[in-house]
Amino acid sequence: MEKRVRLTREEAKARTRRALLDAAAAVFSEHGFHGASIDMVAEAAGYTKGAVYAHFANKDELYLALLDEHLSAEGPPPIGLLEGGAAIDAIAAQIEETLPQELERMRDWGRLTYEFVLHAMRDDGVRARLAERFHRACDDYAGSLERRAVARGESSPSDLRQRAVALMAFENGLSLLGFIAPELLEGGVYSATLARLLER
Amino acid sequence: MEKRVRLTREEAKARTRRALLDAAAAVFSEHGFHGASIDMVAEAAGYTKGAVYAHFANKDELYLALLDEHLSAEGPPPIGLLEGGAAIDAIAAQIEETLPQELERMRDWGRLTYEFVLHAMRDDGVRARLAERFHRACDDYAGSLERRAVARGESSPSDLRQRAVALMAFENGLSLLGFIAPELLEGGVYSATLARLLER
DNA sequence: GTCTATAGAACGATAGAC
DNA sequence: GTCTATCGTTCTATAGAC
Repeated sequence: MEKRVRLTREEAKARTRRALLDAAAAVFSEHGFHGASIDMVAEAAGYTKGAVYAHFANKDELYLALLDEHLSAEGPPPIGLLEGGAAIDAIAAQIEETLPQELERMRDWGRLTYEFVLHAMRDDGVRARLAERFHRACDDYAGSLERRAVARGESSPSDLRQRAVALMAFENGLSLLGFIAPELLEGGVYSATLARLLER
Repeated sequence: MEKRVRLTREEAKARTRRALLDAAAAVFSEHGFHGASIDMVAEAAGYTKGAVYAHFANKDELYLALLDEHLSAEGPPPIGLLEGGAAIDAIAAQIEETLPQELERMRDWGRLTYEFVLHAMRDDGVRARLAERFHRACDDYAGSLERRAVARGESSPSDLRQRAVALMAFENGLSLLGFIAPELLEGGVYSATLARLLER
């Protein structure tokens, strides 16, 4: 028998939100952004539409909440590695080793990403909300690069933001290539390019 | 009165193909890949479905033919500039100047691209056909880099292909960022990163 | 009693079937 | 071209926490 403690309102609300986000992750990943309906998400979480709209303004914001979790939870692969100030070679080795699994794991998310980018290209309001996330991701990269410089006892490069954008662009593009023509990624492109982009 | 010369069969065929491709470009760009139908393309060109299928195996191949024209006609911006062996600074200046118009001009094509990538992610046959184009584009890049080295009287770098892939990935990613958050591209990211990627 | 999270009916838009 | 099903969103009623 489970110990059933009565939940306070806030606890219940948080629990519902979690359930909705988990359900949304599963349903979106299976049916895509366009193919998934709010009803399906609600039902998968054991609620109804009303619950979804009590927690998220609309379908777009539901996806964006998912994206936020994705960005803050894992971040793109190298971001954590950078901060420690490890040598580029060490980072490169680590990256090359985990790249295939990383790409595989990203397939579902990649589909969602492109669907939503497409959606955002047609609606300027959505585009702006997604742009906020890009800016935040860029800040995270810049922060990582800065902390890396500190950890290595170097002065942080003056073109931090430029490098952050370049890294973001490169990773986005590389994941696209990886989905379509993964052979192109063999031979250490990722690590070699990372080295060039980090070079002082 | 127009001088109406009788066309040979081959000329007529080529003219029809041209008309179909032009129509496809217009219709795809207006309705997207998914939203456009073969009927719409045929009608816009003044033919019927039969004409389309006489020239292209299916909708996918019709798009791929468009992509082929796109790749060989213009190629990505810097590819022509690279070959002359101009200094990076000169290339950079040229690129930065034309970047905004370039991005604007690419909006329609970008939408088509992402739609087709998405489509390719779901169908492995299509994915493979698209991958062929990626490989060819990569070869073009590598060729450009090689000719650049020759023009500059340098020995061509040993990691030509790596650099070619890196350039492709970077440009793909940058165009995605440009669609969603163009502000991120201000401040010379493109040229500065190009310089880093070309560096010996 | 008050407030709010959720259920579920209602509405307008849109796409697909026929 | 019409009809139907479906979906995103809005609105209202209600049950339960405070």
